[in-house]
Amino acid sequence: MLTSVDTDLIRVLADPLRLQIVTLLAQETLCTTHLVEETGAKQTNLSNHLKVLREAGVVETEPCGRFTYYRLRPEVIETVVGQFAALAETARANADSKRSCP
Amino acid sequence: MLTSVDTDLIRVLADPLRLQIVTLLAQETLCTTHLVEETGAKQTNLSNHLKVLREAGVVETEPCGRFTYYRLRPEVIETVVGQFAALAETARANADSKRSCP
DNA sequence: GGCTGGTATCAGCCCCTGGTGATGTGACAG
DNA sequence: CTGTCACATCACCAGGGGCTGATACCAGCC
Repeated sequence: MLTSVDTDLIRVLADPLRLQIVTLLAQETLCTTHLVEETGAKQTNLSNHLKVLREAGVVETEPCGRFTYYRLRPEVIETVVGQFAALAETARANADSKRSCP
Repeated sequence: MLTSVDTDLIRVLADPLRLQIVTLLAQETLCTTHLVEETGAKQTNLSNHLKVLREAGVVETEPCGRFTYYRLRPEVIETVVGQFAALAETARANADSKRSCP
């Protein structure tokens, strides 16, 4: 398969709350308390999603005393952009390819 | 929220089989029979996923006698690319923004 | 018309995953 | 040292979505 997209990474991003977290972190590095305020979600719930994002390499943690800052890693998002862009380009290039009926 | 990503669209693409379908359709317009051969999935299962992709506007159908051709719509993929690219750009621009501890 | 092959729809099962409460841990303040 | 706050982990439950078998539908062929 020429062009492939990392399904696991997309799955991580394909959750409303996680996408909201990512969008917030794209604007500012925040700690869990801020995210609780911004999203209105329970701390436990956020911690679970942050764990998923952390294990997927989407965010980095930076301890600051009792607080834990979360920072988005733009490279990961750019990876997704690159994969989908390649996919779209392939689709454009092969727009007229059609396999004949069997 | 300045930059937002269409969660529903990402969710549709965040399935291994659907992503495989999209990747195959990016290279060639195919009908269901071809997809059954390529993916090894059951026809019913594929039909379900194709319905999801159709309702999300990711693919178009083109009847051809008894066959139904599926064609990928590159615009939709490019929409995803644009949204994630904007997100990545925002993250780059605000890489040093950090909200102070409460 | 009857039959066959290509697709779509329906109903059901089952597993996965997101949400939540209780609890553990570690760091600061007093 | 003790209490409090920030955060993580665990255990559990409920809902949704993916997979499947049965079935309906439609187009061409005999």
